[in-house]
Amino acid sequence: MPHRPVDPRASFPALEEGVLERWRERDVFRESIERRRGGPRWGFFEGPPTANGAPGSHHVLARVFKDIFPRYRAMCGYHVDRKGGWDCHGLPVELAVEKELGMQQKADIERYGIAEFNARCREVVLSHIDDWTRLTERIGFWVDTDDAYRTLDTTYVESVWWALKTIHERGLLFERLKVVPYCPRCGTALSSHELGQPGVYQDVVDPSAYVILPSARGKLVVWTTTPWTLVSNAAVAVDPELVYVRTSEEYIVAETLAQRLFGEQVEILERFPGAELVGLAYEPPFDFIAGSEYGERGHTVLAADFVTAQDGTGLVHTAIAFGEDDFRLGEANGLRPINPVLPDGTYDARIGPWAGVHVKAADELIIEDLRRRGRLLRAEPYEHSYPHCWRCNTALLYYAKPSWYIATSQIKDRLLAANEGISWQPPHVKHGRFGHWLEGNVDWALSRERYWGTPLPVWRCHAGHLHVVGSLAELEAVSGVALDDPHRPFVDDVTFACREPGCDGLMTRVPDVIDVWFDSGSMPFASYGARPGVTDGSADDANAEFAAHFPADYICEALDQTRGWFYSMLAVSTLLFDQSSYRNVVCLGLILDETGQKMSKSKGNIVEPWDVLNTYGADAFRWYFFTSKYPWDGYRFSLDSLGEAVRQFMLQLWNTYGFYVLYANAGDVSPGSLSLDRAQLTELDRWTLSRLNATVQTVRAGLDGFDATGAGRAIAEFVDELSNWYVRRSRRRFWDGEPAAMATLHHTLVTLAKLLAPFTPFIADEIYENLDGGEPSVHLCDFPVAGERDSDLERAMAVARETVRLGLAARSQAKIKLRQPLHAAVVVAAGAEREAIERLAETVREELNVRVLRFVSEADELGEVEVKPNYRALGPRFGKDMPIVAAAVAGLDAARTAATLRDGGTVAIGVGGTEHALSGEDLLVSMKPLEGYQVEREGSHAVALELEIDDSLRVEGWAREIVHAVQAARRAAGLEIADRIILTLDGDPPLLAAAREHEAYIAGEVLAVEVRRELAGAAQLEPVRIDELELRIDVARAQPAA
RNA sequence: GGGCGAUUAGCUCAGUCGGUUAGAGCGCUUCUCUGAUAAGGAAGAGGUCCCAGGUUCGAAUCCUGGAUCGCCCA
Repeated sequence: MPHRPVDPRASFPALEEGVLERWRERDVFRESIERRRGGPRWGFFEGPPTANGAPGSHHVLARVFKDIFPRYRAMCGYHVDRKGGWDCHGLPVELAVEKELGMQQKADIERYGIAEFNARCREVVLSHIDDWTRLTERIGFWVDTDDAYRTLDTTYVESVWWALKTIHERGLLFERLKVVPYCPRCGTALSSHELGQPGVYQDVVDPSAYVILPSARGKLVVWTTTPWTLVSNAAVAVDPELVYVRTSEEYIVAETLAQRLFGEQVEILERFPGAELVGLAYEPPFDFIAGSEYGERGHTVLAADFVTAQDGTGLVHTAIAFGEDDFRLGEANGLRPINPVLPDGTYDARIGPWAGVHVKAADELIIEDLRRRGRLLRAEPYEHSYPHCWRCNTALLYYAKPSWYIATSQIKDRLLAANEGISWQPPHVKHGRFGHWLEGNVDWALSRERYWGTPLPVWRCHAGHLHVVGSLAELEAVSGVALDDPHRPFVDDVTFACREPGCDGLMTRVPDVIDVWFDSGSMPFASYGARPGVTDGSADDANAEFAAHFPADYICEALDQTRGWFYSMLAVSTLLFDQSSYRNVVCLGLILDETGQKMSKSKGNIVEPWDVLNTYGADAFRWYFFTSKYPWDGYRFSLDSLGEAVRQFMLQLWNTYGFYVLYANAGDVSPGSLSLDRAQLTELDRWTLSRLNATVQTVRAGLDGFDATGAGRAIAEFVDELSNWYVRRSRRRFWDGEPAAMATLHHTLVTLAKLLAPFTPFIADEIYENLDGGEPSVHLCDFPVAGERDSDLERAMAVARETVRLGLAARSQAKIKLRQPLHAAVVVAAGAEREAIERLAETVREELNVRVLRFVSEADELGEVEVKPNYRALGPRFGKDMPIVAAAVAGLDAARTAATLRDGGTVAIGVGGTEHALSGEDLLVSMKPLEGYQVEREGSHAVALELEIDDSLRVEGWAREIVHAVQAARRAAGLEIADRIILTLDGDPPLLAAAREHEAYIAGEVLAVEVRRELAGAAQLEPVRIDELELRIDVARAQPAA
């Protein structure tokens, strides 16, 4: 047998396991790269997942999109290295360990011991890598996990240190006091990237307070949604341009807000611009901190540009340390940020009665105290969106802290310029979400007061001299200490003498670690341990690797990475190399459940990837993601929707493949004996090959443009045409093992396998392996190149199929079974359409089961013609005169016009006194059916059936019914398709007579070597009824010829 | 509050340069075909193309405003 038999009920998951085994045995992934070594490079960078949890379906989405384009490029001859990677550092890992060890706060970690804590972090983050690797292999994501980079590796950390040292040398690394979102539980500031994590902003109800601040001018009223900041009120901000009023009760507020605050009856004593209030001293809400401690202008009214009269009072409570606007205002007015809140979120000793109270818990106490002292105008709950820690869900505080920054805002123009060179999918992200984000760039808050991360390589002496270390070798050179592990706490102990002339200080490390996004953003060089520009020989190999792979042609991540990895990749590369580290990026949307809800563990609506893989397999999973939608729009995902993808596409493909193998084996047709000899090919063969070439073109164009969806859908459409037109129309030729048909289908299936290899790598390889197998795997083949197309034939076939569709509809309307032959189908068509149908007349005739196809050019016989304007053609020409044109066309003699146009002539109409000639392009000719005919029409052609059934047709119809019944009997008897039978018939004489008349036909159809009549024991057999007549059938397997 | 995107049949989705009868698949009803198929074919039911204005001879498509949903910011 030339091919392994194909099981029509094959289990795809089991089949895929077999293919995986073959890939492992033949080392196909490695080979697929090795074969292309020397070809042009095409680069992919893996955005490293944090492997501290099991991967979910959304990870599968990302990973299959990361897979498809590199696979495609490799098949196109590119050398595509694919280095895996793991993001190892960071708060998520620390949090998992804290939870495991039952820790509540930072101090617990210090008590436990940083060395032990970090050791546990290392274990935890590596513990899920096996899960990830297993899933990665199972879904067919080809990425080198053996040689994956890990952000915790010493060489990786050293590269990151090199990057920071370089940035420092360019004067872009600095420490500054700044108001940052701060998590009191984690004890660290969060970066703007972290604020971009899902779930950070939540709608919460906080107490808001209108607070009275007495002054010489009247009672200032301020509004705040963070009452806990009132203890460090330093000033009140007003808009100098805005109009303020003093009410009869001495309250001072913005004019536009007075009625909302005090009712419509409010009595206004005085109106004045905010500028008049500037400099006014007032009594602070609390006197824990004296105005003078803030500075000269403490507890006075200041002019500001951020005050609005949208809500509140138009006077803004300002606490320098607790808001970004506040802090800037303080800087501009010489006010010091005084922060009475400890790192754990409680007040310090300065806030006497509430010292040790958590600030959020103090809100109500503070409001109550104000009320008691008559300083509260009003308090009410206020719902707003407020940021929370992305991992521990604690409400963040805005809080002035010393932090280390990278001055990315200084290279904003370069970031924008680099973005111009990136191609985004979908395109609107480039100048939309991502471009806007870049335009609003603020400096990168880099430092984290945490433990499990890349240590900030900054050493500082008491005099403030800095030394930024770029490698462990450098650290050893200055300190004499050779470290193996650059992590905390070991690196914390390394000190050395300050080298600044005249300074006798001791250099100690600034204890912070850095933002993990800087780690992952450094992967283009750090994944190789590169330190570009370092020429002492220590990094030569790594630097060469980096140079060979930078920048990547392709990256792909979820859309939420615009503020995450997409940004850090761009920022780090622009800082260091003044260019983007990637050329093309595909963004992926969210995976929702079938009701459109976001999948989350808490809702319990997660679809586990292994469930999908074990039920439908990886190819189905991949195919669904590639073709059901454009990926950035997100998915409504469920096991059911995936099942549809399997039925619609994979089974259709599988059965077409199975069909070929069945008859290739039955006819012992080996692939080597096949050739696509054009002389032998039928029109249908050539049509299929032309359509195949068209599909190759579409797929290549799609994948070149990172459009897997359009490319995949084109393949699905072609597989449908192949299965439901080519194979269906060609079945008989396969029964006979006709070489041209065999060669056409074989070539088509093998080409399809190659086209599908990047999409569904398992089934593609299975088909290739069984049908061709010239290479150890389809993934080592070259991607198909489109051959010639025959556009005329493709158009002709489209017309023929349309004709068949009309004819079948006419049959259905007349309620005449397809098995019943009819004498003629009358086809109305002219010109190219008629030629097309005539060219494929045999196909049309067989499909419609009619003896002859008759053509009429004049539609009169079947219906009345109608002539309508072709708006698409005439609209641009006549513009607003179109209604006149339409009226003029309606006035034409339809039959004569149609005849004229058919002969290539033109007709004239008058519009606005001018004659215009209209050609066949300008008018649409269609038909109205006449009564009494079974006619189906569409556009300019129509099909009518002659419904009269004479004896000859009836008997032929019976013969076909008999064949149908015998086939059913064969199947019921469990015979193989190639088994020869001895057929015995008995029953009503007319049927037996029909059988006799068409005996050769029947015997040929049912593979009967002998047809007998008069069946012994016939009475016991259940008869088949045909047109009220009975037939009894017996089939027996004939002995195979010796 | 701002940015970006979406809204088309019961469901999942197409719909090109604006062209007058808006499509497919699934599901449903009826019929049919089967020498590969879990399939195929035909007919039927199913639409306020989110709403309102505007531009235009003509709008699902372009513009403005609004609604709803999602994401991202604040």
